[in-house]
Amino acid sequence: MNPGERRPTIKDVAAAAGISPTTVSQALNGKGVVRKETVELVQRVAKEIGYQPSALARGLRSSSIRLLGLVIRPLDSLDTFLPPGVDFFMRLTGAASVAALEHGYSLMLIADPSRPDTPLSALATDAYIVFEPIENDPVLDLLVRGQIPFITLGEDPARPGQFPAFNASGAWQTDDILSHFEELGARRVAMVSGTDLNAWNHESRTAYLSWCEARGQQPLLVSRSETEGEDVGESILAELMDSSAFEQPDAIYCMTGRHASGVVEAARIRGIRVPDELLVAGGSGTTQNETSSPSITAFDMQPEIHGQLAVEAVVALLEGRLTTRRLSAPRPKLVVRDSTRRTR
Amino acid sequence: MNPGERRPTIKDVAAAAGISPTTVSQALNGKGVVRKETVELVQRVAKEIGYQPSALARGLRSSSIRLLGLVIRPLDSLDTFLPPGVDFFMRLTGAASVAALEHGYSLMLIADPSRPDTPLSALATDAYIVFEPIENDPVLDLLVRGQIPFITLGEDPARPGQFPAFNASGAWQTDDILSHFEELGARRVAMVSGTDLNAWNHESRTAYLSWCEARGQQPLLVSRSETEGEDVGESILAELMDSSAFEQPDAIYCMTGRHASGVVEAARIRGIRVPDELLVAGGSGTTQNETSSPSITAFDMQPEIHGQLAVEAVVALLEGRLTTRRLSAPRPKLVVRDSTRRTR
DNA sequence: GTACTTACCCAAATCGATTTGTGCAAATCG
DNA sequence: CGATTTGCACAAATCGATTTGGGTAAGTAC
Repeated sequence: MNPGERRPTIKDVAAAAGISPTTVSQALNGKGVVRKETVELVQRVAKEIGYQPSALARGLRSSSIRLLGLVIRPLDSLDTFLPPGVDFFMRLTGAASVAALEHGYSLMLIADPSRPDTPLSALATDAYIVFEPIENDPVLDLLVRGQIPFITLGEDPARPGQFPAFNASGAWQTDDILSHFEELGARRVAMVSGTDLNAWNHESRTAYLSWCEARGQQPLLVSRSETEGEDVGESILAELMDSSAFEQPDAIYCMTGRHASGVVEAARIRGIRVPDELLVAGGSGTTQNETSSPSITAFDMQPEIHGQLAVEAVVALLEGRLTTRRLSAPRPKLVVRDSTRRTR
Repeated sequence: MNPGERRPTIKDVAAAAGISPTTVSQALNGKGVVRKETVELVQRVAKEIGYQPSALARGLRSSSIRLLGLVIRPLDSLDTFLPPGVDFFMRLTGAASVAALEHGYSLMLIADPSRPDTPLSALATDAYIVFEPIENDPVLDLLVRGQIPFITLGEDPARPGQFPAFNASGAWQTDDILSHFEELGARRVAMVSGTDLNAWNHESRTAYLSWCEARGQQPLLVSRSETEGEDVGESILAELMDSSAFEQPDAIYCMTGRHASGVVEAARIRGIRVPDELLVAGGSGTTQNETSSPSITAFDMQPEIHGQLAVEAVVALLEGRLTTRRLSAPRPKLVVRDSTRRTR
């Protein structure tokens, strides 16, 4: 059971059973033609000496250990993987892990694999899922070079149509929230976007600008880094409300849920009543938005569904079943809450 | 660049450079004695033909691809990896992933690796972290058999001291919450525990029972499965409040944060005032508990710290630096909120 | 009795890297 | 000038499995 602390190999089994490694392999995998008694003998001996096949050796031949990598680009630009109050990424990761398991893969979360100190395992994957790549993303370059298949959630804004990708939902969301604001009688809508150069931000801004243009309205677009949290609320209000250069907004769409929370809180402190004087909504909703008071209208981005779809797509890609590069993600649902619900 | 769609190997580089694979390997890794010009030649050629060493082949020799596995047992007993409103596991996973990356490993989340359909990669890990193993956990048996090193967070209740483990914090928490209730004048405290057979539940119940005994109080202990959410609140109250067989509690400690939320909501519906008539606190706090109204007293389990410590311990184990089997986790902090704050 | 199956088992090649030990030429030493 | 060292490169072994292509003996056919 314990010959020098070394893990028993197929050779050890063969020696113990008095037969060749070939037959052991075939017996254990039911491949060749092996006598029933031999199979039983091998199984018994294998169990006795505690044999476990090496996944690496096996993987070397089959060139697959059924491992998927997930890169969440916004997390790389943050300085932490754990932005407080943001559960989107975790839910995505969890859902993707489960979906992967259901397809016989496991999934690991990787920080930028193009970094030089990236662990060996990051390159032993069968395929990658890249969430919201940035413009000309070096991660995609690495994967192309290493001939590792991948799909993206949201396209590389500089390389549309080049790789299999799910559409971002920024345009949809922007359209929906602007209509919602309009229905409530908002006349002047501001947008607060993030600073990452990804498809979601890009799409949303474009949709907003063309909406403004269609209405002959002057755009009121400010940016705050995704790394910053609720505490930029006041700074956003200051920029939007305190200038005499333009008409003040009566509705604000913050793409980041935490920014929305910050704005609502800052408004409360300033004595601006939400929703009566100012409508506020978030793009990517957080748990906070649901339970804060007032609760904040935001989109349910359905990270679980995205995680699952992404895994299914990448598995299809691996199995040669993926026929299109344009994959479609479900349209996020606007969840109306107190911050855009007229009290009378 | 593209000889038949096959990934270039070290042999291809050698052939292209007109030298032997040995020298290529040594040149790229700076190992043997290789002329400077040869090194440069090799590097140039390797880049030209897009050579990326195979992590699997390398791993086969070094028997490590620097990959860690994380098994969260409570998730296996749930029927989903994504219990709504529970962010503890996700935060733990995220923190562990980051910590792993900092040590040059990557980390994957695995469902029970003792299942027969477990992906190959689950057995290609260098080591495992097992969170809250159950009694005589088969996962631990598998790891022992496969000679895969591991640590646990919370001991296997049936095998204390046998494997390197962080202590569970159930006893600490129970002590703290009971003292807190006592200070507030509670005279009759009930406990609602989960049903998983892990150290945390075990410890907490034991601590509660001995506290009751020390005070000559009859224990008031009920259980609800961790899989059930807020909706069991009423059923818990029914069991605790509607019996004439014992004195009704004036404080309830729900080990699961969602159960605490459910109890508070059910109390509101019944017209029982929290905290004035009934104190409620949660063991493992969720985001909901922070933002609900009334907000709910609960422990901050500090999953980030646990995730990080676990990774550091397992890395130490791999490097032979782990000298003890009794690892200590930080004591969770009780966060007092509305549900146990006397209004007068 | 020779030819042909059938049933079983195995030696060797293979996957793609690293490592060990050897060989050879030029440089240095005594 | 012969002996030894040094610098450089490489053939072969190795990691632990799977797969290919035999090979042998017993059984069957005619």
